[in-house]
Amino acid sequence: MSWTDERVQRLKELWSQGLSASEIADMLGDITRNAVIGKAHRLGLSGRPSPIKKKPSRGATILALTERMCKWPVGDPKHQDFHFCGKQALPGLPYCAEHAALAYQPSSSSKKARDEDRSSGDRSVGVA
DNA sequence: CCCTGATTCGC
DNA sequence: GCGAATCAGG
Repeated sequence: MSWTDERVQRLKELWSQGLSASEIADMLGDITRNAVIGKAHRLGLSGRPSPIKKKPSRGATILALTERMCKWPVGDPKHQDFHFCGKQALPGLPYCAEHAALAYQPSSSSKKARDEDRSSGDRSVGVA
């Protein structure tokens, strides 16, 4: 599949819209995200106002998150220290693996529930 | 492990 | 020029 003018147009359009390479690749079809990025780079793109919060000097996007960003409030919402985890959120969950584990902890869990049950439930005096 | 974009290397 | 591979990072 060669890059036709239409495809390049679509690429640039979607890219500028903030879509991720994988998304664009998926839309165009028959192409991987690498191809999209590669073409984008050749076109002179790569520096689009993407949802990337930091400035990737080179090599890798420090926070390559767009949609699956971990939305875990860290610090204080009223303090400058307030920031989101930004890590890879689990598919389906708004948090990353770490915070998802924290958020989805098995409630308070009855750690003493069984203890109570045992003392009260086991009262056979010896009827039979 | 998942995903992100960037750069590099082979065809 | 194209695209896979690799790199780098949370």
